[in-house]
Amino acid sequence: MTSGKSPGNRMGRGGPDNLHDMPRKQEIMAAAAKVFARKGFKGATTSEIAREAGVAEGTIFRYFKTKKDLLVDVAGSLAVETLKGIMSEMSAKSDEESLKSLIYNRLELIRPNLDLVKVMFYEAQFHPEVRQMIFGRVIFEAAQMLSEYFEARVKMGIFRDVDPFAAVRSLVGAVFTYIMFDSVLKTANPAWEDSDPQEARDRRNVDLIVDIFLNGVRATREVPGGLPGKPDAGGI
Amino acid sequence: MTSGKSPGNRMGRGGPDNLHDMPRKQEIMAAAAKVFARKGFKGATTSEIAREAGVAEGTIFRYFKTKKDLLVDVAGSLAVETLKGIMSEMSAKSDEESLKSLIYNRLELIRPNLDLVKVMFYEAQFHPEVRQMIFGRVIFEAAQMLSEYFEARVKMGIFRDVDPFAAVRSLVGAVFTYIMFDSVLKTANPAWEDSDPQEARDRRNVDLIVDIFLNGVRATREVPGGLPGKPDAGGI
Amino acid sequence: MTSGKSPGNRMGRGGPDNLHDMPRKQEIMAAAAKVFARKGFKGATTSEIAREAGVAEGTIFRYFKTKKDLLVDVAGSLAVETLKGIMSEMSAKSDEESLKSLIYNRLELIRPNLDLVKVMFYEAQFHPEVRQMIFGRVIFEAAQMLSEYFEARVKMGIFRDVDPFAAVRSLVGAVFTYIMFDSVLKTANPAWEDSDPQEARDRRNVDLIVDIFLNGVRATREVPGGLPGKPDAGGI
Amino acid sequence: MTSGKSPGNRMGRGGPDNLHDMPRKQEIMAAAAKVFARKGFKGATTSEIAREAGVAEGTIFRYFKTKKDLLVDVAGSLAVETLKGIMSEMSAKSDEESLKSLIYNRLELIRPNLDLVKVMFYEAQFHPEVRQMIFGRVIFEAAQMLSEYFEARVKMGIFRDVDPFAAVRSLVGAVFTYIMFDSVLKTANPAWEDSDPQEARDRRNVDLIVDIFLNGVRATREVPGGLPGKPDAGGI
DNA sequence: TATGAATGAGTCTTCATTCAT
DNA sequence: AATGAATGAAGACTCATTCAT
Repeated sequence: MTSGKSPGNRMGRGGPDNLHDMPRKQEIMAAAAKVFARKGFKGATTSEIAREAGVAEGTIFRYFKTKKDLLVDVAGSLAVETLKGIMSEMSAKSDEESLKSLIYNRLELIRPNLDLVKVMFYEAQFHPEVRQMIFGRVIFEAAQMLSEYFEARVKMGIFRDVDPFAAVRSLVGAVFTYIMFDSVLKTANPAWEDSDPQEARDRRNVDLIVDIFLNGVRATREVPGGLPGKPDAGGI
Repeated sequence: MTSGKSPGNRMGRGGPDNLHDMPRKQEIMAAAAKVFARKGFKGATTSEIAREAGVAEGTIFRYFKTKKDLLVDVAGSLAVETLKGIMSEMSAKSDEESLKSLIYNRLELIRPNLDLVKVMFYEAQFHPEVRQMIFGRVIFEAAQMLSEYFEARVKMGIFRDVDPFAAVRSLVGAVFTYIMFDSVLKTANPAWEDSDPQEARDRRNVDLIVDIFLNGVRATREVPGGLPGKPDAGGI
Repeated sequence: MTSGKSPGNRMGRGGPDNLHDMPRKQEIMAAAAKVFARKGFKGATTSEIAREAGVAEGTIFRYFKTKKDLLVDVAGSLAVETLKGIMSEMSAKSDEESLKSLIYNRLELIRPNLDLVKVMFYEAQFHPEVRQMIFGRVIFEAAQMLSEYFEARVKMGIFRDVDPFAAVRSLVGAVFTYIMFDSVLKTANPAWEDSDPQEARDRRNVDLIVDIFLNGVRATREVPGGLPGKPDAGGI
Repeated sequence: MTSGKSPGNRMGRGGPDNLHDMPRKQEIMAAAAKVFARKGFKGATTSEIAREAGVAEGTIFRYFKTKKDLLVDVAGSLAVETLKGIMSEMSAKSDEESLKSLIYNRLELIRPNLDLVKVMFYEAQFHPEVRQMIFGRVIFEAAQMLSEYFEARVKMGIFRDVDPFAAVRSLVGAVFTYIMFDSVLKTANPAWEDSDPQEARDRRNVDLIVDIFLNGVRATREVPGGLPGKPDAGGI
């Protein structure tokens, strides 16, 4: 999300595109996202954000009344980004495939923004508006979408009749935990990462999460032999 | 940990009893813990900490060279507190009982300090000393202890022969996630809490986590019928 | 150097004329020079400097990263000022005239900044950068210039063949001493100044210093009758 | 002056002598002198002085109402010390010998305290009381004493009839300058000191100063051949 | 519209001084 | 008398925000 400059392909008339095709406001938000991720909200200075965005400090305040407004907007954009395409992935594949690919995608989306996500979770403690953006929108909305999917399966007799919202929440929680915890372990103990490559670790853990989730909720139990030998943090 | 002013155990008769029976340094750390939890590290001002501790601002600096030193010390104390008595609970009870009671205790310990814990996790991003305190000490040390417990069971043929550290990490992660996520849900949606009482929710989720963990690692599988009806966030 | 607000050369007619024609940085340095002279480095507060400069306290730090940087810059500017035009005065006049006019000029230059000079000499004890500015640049560079002048005279057979640098240092030292001591006497005993006017005292003492110096170094000795009747402090 | 602790000549019981035979007040002043010399007045903290004196911080204020009072007292003590024995040295020797040995002694006295002396000269700018101590007492009193000596020689027809006070002041100034300047050169350019040893440099310069002074004031002029080959800073 | 110099309230930190023990 | 913990005023420095150009 909010990737740097973006060369873009806009053109005026015939023009080869003005320096940045991202409107000023987007540019500032992108810069802010970067700096927030690096330094946290309080640690980020408007001067550094301006420098990163390549605008004057004062310009920021033409687009955002206060630094906090900027935070809230960035949070909102992160939320939207994270939600984007969430349903389009619940395709016609098997449950197993659907869930796994959905989760893989979220992982890919969140990991490059993980620092920013952490900052937002943290700031959510202090700023209700951020809380609303992050949890009210992303988490609950995602859970909502999945709930509907879940509910449909229940009606079809495929899933057991447990509270769909709670069930789904546990899936979301497990994934969320895995990614957070994995990052924390990496930071605390860099050796952690070498032991096995990110991608393999992801696949193993996601598979496990989905395996358990589906086993846990399916009306008819599959052969339970499939517990992989070595689950990772956040797993089970 | 670091509870308010000092409930004090002033003795009734004869005691000289100095105003606070908690030494000054403890008082300041307790106050700092409170304010850090409320406002975050940067958001906390030494002046507010001083007010909370009931001392002059300058007094803080008689005990802590810098505000950051105060943060690190609070982190250390939180770490110690969290670790305290961790093994004494791995008693002679059944695995199920041992793990459950251990987790219940951690829950009780962490929940009142949850905001502080979140702050510390966040600050760990920026301050290596805090990282060391929180992850180096608490997480890894706890995992270490549990690993040894786990390994013993493996040798006895009770648990499957999977990497003990990784297995244990998944348990710790699941608990950690549950508590974090539960708190987030409460904050974002107060109604969440009313639906069912904290204690019941805890028991249900912890039971589920332990159930899954043990089922997942036991060499001989128990009857797998036990999926409780309504798991919560972080669970499965 | 760095005199007050800005004598200004605002042109009468038509000029847009910005309030101060001295750029902000100069203004702050001028103000700092004044306050340093009045209170010493540690005694000077950034708030007083700001008030003196007619700017907000924060403004100082847009131009100087720290108060000490401000000190060093002021020292540098004092050094440059003091050096300025030092050689242009070694004209084609007689040795006697050349040296005297050079010294008169230095006297005029230094006297209004004497308090500042004293502060800089003092701070040189504690700050190597200031030491470098004051001694490395002013003293040694001036001595260097004079040394060359001296050396030339030696080669011409006019001066005795003594170490030029040492000889010159003694001249510089004598002048320096005279001015320092004279100021000290004035401060300690205001009556001192009334006894005879500054200018006359200067001339008398400088003449004496030069007289002795030249007599001391000339290969062929002049008639030694010229000892004025009443030498002053620092003189001989 | 005011040398450190003073091991004293203690003996078991019955001795008059408490741990240190320097009374507390003296000890504090000695410690303060050291720290002032090292750090300057503002740079010196009462806490460091207390540590140096081996007393509690509060103790200082039993003896000196304020830190500034301590400064003034130290200045006074320095003044007294510097003056001590000043006349006893004007013995029956020749003028040349008398003056030289007097100056040698002052040099020996001042040099170890040079940093303190510099601090006092500096602080004299800001504190009239210190000014009074240093200039009112030391300089003028010394000049007074010498003046009387000088005046006697004038009456005896040995010295020319010039203002004795002014003449003497020039001598004092020359010595003072030499020592200050020499120290400054040493600090700014350590190589300076290696070129020739302190003692030799002192002798050469003092001899020159005295030579010039006496030549300058004697009624009958000596053979003027005596200009040493290589005068130093402060000389001539 | 964009700028960036200027602002000044707010921060952490120091340290002379006080005072209960 | 001596202590040293506590104080709080004051200082250097930061930074979000404003506003004249």
